[in-house]
Amino acid sequence: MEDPSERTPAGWQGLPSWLLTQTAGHAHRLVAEGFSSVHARGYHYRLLATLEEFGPASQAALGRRSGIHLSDMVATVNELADRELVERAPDPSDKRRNIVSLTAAGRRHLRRLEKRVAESQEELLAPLSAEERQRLTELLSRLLDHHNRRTGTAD
Amino acid sequence: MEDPSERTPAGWQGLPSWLLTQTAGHAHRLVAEGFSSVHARGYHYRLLATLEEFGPASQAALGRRSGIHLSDMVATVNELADRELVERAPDPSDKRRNIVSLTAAGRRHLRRLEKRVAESQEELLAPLSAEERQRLTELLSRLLDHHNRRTGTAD
DNA sequence: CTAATTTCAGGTACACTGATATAA
DNA sequence: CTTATATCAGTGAACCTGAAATTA
Repeated sequence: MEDPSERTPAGWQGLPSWLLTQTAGHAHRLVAEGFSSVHARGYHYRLLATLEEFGPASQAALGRRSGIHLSDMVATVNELADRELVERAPDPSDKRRNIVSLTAAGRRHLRRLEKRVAESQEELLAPLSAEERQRLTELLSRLLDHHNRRTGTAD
Repeated sequence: MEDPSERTPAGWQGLPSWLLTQTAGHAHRLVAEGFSSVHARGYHYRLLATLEEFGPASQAALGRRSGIHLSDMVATVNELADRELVERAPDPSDKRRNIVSLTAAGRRHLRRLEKRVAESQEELLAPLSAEERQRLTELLSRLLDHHNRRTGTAD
C-alpha cells in the first residue's frame, strides 16, 4: 500500500476546471456543514435571504430572484412552511398565486444561517491574505459575469 | 415582468463560496458538453487518463489514483468495457482482483477527450489574460492543497 | 482471526425536463 | 387562445454509506 503512484497527482489535476470544481466542492461542503448544524440546506438560505431582501412574493417571482427552479421551490417552501419559517397565503388579487412571506422565526433562523455562512467563508479562505482574497474574488467575478451573460443567466 | 428586483443581485451573490460554486458550475458544464459530444462523462476521462498514466491496475488501485469511489468504479468500468475501451481480466496472482487495462480503442478515445478538455479550458478562461490565468490557478491550487490536507484527501 | 477486493442497493443536494390543472 | 402559476413525477452526474461474498 506504499505505492507512490497512489500519491502522485495525475495529469488532469492541474487543469483549471479541475482546480475550480474541486475547490468548489470543498466550499460547498464547508457551507453545507454549517447549514446542517442548524438543520438547513442551501436552498433554505437562498430562499430566506431573497425573501428578506425583496419582501413577500409569489413562488414564481421567488424562483426568478433566487435562481431556484420552480419544481424545487415547491418542496423548499413546503419544508420551511412546515417549520413555520415562512407563510404561504393565497393571493386575493390573483388566485393562481401563493404569496410567500417570512415569519419572525424565519428571520431569526436566517440570522443563524448568516453566521454560519460567514464562518465558512473564513474557513474556506483561511490560507489567503486579504489582498489575495480580493484578487481571487475579482477574477472569479469576471469569469462568472462572462459566462452568465453567455448563457443568459440572470444576475 | 419588468420587475427590476428580478435582475438585482441578492446579497449572497458576492460570497466567495457562491462565486466559486457558480463558476465551477460553468466549468463543469463546459467540460461535460465537450465530453457528451463523444458520448463520455467525467469519470470516463479520469479513469482512462489514470490508466494511461500509471498502467493496468486493479479497480481498488484505480479508485485510489483517480479519486473515483469504488462503488462508482464498477459502473464506470462496466460502461467502458461494454464499448471495448478497457479490458477487465482476472488477476491470476490474486483471485480477488480484476486487472483493468486500456485497449487501443480506449487510447484513441482518450486522445479525443483530451482535445475536448483543452478546448473547454480555453473557453472557460477566455476573459482572462495569461498572467491572470496563472494567478487564478495559483490561488486555487493553494486553497485546494490546504483543504485536501485538512480532509486527508489524496493528491 | 483481520484486511482487501469487488459488487450491489440505496441516498443526497442541486439542477433540470415534462406533464397537468387552474386561472389571468 | 395564449400565458402564467403551482404542483407532481422523474432524470442526471457526482459523491457517498452500508452491506455482502470472496479471497489474501
